[in-house]
Amino acid sequence: MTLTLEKSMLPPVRLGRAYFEQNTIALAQDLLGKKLVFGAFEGCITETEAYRGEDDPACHAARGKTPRTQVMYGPAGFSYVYFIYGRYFCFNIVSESEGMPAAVLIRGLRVQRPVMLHLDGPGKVCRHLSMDRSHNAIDLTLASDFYVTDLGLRPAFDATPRIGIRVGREHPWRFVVKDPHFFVGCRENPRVKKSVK
DNA sequence: GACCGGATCCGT
DNA sequence: CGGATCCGGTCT
Repeated sequence: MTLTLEKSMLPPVRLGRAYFEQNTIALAQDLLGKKLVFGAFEGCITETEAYRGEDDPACHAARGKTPRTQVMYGPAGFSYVYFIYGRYFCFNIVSESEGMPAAVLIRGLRVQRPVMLHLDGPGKVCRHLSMDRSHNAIDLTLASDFYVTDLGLRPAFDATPRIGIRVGREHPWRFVVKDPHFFVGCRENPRVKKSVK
């Protein structure tokens, strides 16, 4: 007897180096709907921003390589976690080829495990997952408990200028999943501990 | 060693 | 709309 597997029934495919090496703008769009696994947490990426190269004035690497931005110059698929405003961490995934400093900021996550909730904002994502400095410069293509998989979802999205920047406003490099049904079953604006300490 | 401003969030 | 609250980057 013949058995037909629907695409949705196939085991999720862990994304590897070649996937993250693509153009940062394309990657930021494509990461929408992908599943992020971080320890016990699992959730779909719902909002991203692209930061691309030394010519992008909003990119942390706009003034060249520094100790902080070094990971952005390395291979694609590594985490870039940085501290901001004295309180928050933000999580990025390095993109493109070695030598090209670029990354995708993960701004929104529809968490499905171990609870259902929607995290809207990069600081909230890291705060809820307890992601900090210790999770910087980790290879998401090799780590056993920190990676991204393809669920086969291709959610429609909107493009807008990036949030919280003073330069580089001309680029519509923020991407947000459009369909509100994508969030069904998730609590909005969860209350989590307010302090990063 | 000092100063400045930041890819944020929350309460007013 | 302002304050919180560190730190990286830059200048001295």
